[in-house]
Amino acid sequence: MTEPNKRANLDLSGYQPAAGGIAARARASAAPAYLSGLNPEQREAVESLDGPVLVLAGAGTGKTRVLTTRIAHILSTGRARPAEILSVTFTNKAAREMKLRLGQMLGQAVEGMPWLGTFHSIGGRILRYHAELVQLTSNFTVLDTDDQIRLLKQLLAADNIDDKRWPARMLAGLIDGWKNRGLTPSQVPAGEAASFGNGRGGKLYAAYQERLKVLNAADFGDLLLENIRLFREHPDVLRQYQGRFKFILVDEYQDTNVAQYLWLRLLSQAPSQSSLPGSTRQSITSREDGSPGLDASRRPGDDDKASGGVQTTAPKNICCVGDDDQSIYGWRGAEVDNILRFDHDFPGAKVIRLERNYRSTGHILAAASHLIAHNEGRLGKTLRTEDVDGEMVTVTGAWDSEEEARGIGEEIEQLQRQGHKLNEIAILVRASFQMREFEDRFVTLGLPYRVIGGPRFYERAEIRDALAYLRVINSPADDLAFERIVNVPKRGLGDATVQMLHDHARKRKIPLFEAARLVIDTDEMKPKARSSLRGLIENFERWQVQRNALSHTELAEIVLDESGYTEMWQKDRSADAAGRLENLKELVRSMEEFENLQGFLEHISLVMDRDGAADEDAVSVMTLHSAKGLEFETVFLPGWEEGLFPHQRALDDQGRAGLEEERRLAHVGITRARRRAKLYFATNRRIHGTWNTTIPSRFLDELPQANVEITESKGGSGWGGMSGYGPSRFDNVESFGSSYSTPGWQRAQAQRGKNGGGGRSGGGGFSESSSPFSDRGASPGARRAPFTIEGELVAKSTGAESDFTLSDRVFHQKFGYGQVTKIDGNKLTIAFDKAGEKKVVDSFVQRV
DNA sequence: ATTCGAATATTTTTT
DNA sequence: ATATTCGAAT
Repeated sequence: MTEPNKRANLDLSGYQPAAGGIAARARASAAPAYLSGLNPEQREAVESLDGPVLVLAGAGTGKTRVLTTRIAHILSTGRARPAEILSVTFTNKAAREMKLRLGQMLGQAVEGMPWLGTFHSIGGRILRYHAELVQLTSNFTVLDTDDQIRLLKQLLAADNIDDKRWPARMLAGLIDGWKNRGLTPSQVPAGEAASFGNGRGGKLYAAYQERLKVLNAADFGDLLLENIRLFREHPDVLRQYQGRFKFILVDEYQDTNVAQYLWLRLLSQAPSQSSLPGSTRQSITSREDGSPGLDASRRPGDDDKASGGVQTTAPKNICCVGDDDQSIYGWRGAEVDNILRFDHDFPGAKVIRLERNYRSTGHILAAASHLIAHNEGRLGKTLRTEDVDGEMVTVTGAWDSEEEARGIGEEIEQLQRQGHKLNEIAILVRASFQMREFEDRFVTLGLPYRVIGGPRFYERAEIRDALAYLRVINSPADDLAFERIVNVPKRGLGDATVQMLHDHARKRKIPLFEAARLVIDTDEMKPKARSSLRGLIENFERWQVQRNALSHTELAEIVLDESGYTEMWQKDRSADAAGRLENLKELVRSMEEFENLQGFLEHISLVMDRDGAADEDAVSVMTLHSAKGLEFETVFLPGWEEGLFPHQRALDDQGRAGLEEERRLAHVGITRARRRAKLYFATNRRIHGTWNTTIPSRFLDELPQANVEITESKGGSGWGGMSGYGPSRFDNVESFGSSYSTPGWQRAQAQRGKNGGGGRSGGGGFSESSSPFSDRGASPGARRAPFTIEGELVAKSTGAESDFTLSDRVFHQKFGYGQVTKIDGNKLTIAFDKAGEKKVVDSFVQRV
């Protein structure tokens, strides 16, 4: 749907702020065209430009339209220029959509809003401008989850912590959580910090942050947390941004976490003049100093009365749009409280409710509303529609998950025969393992389908490997990247070598790459391994030079070729090797979108999402979470069983709050449907390989009978009753199609490979990823010469003079005792008593 | 150092 | 049931 030449639409270069005349005309006479067609609430949300505004926009009430129109309104009334509007979304998809619709609305009016993007991309962008102030350089690497965990593993190993008992994953989760709550290592409540690794959790977090600085890297959480730290420690920088952003718009406000809230809050204050230089800092930090308890950190707004009141500056024109009933990311730190307490956090806020739904028919809307009404702790909205009642929501029971898939497959075929588009049909599941059954079924039926949100393109091993090569070229200090590819393809550089490099690097406090460069001039390694390592280092040094002469895409091709990486897959006989090669090509192709290697690497981890070409007519299969914001004519919602939906784990971990979030998820699911919502439950489901008998979800009981129809329930009486669903009701398994020949995992795999990896137009391909910014040339990151780091490091490592002196008696782990005969910087030549004369690096020997 | 095999954990959701 | 991870064997 959203295809190529959007770039043209978005290239809004020649924009000039509208002259006052237009604004005046807009106010005086007929409203501008973009305002017509809005209902009164929407229009109020668009036109209330001054002061804080919270727009409670229920599902399908035109949220995006309001946001984009509001921006258009700000621009065309001349209240601000594009670069003065900060507009944050939660996902790249949402950001892209807003850009697209803005472009359509304004014609070619505006050169891309530079500050329209996700929290993370904007945070990262600001961070790159001021990287030095947070102990980074502007070409810092953004670590993904995988890098993060590998790094933590190393730290655990260094601390002799059993990573069986204390998995790195768990620590990563904890650290993530802390960062989501805006807590730096020193601010983590003592009790929580001690809960990991025999009380060493806090120390590990601190060590991790330190390592990140050394690696010149930031993880996702840092993009915000370090931003907050930057603003707090450098009020002048904060003021600069406060002054710049005349208007702030936030999408999906219910999904913001504490860190995002703090960030927004800092930015949303009017730039404080000289009167209160440290005020922002104090007002925010006072809380953490005061009470590090759980409650304090969970409720950032609590102290606002005290310190926020002291604040003399009025909050700026911030407009948050969200729906508390669609908050489904609590598990990852989102605070529904943020939206529930908005008027407390932003005094004098105007709250506007959008309750008119333009999407769904009466029955669907009624069912969804009735369901969500079971939640406490919501602001409460009453969605209404002027549409017809339409078809009732259906609930269908199946004997097991296979039958469920069969039944849905059949219904889809029937819809197809009736002329419905497959593109207008979606299957929304609670957990991704449910998708397999449908894929299996659709493969046998030959029904085109598209899986949305599976493993991401950049998470594929071959992509990560290729990126690692480029990362090392870009930033030789990137140890994680270096370690990833030292021995990929196999070069005979195994654990022993890596371990040795690590020891050396740690002792000298230099990156692995640098350590390797030194070691290859010594006799530290066996000749074979050494020449192999030397070859690799020389390759990298050559590529680093070539980088200046070649385009980044050419460079990538050369690197993949000369490193032997491509060859490795060409020789690989396994089934998916071809797909991987195809992916690599795709990667190179995608690089063309970026100005240079630097820019590519900067955005790749943030932007590389995939929403494959949607031109093929196919059923969409995805999780409920990834369905948020989408809509379909027909929505199938399988798996409404206790334990799966609501998910057991949500219940166990979060209790009542978890249940409410699950219910919101159910609400999101139903409200995706325009005309048909079809719920299913299976009496038997296979979980972890074993069959379990399940009971229907309590959510089914919470649906209003008047809008729901039970189907396929031959003789089924028990609707609405607690225990209405005995297995006996489903004895007649033949109700669905009979010829189910198990298609087998292989087939599904093959199909998946074809769809995903094979570069087909199916689901898996890498999208024409557009950068969230079209910062041609103007990019702050591109400004810095890429070699700064290298220069520093080289200087550091070669400049250090060894503190050994000639004829020192020394001991070496491998070669035994010997005497120093020559000193060259930090490289020593030593006559060993047994091993003869060897060159070694000084950090490997000790004086005796 | 690499490969193969067994044991083990993993499965909610994602920027 | 599957994928990943760890350990032992070659």
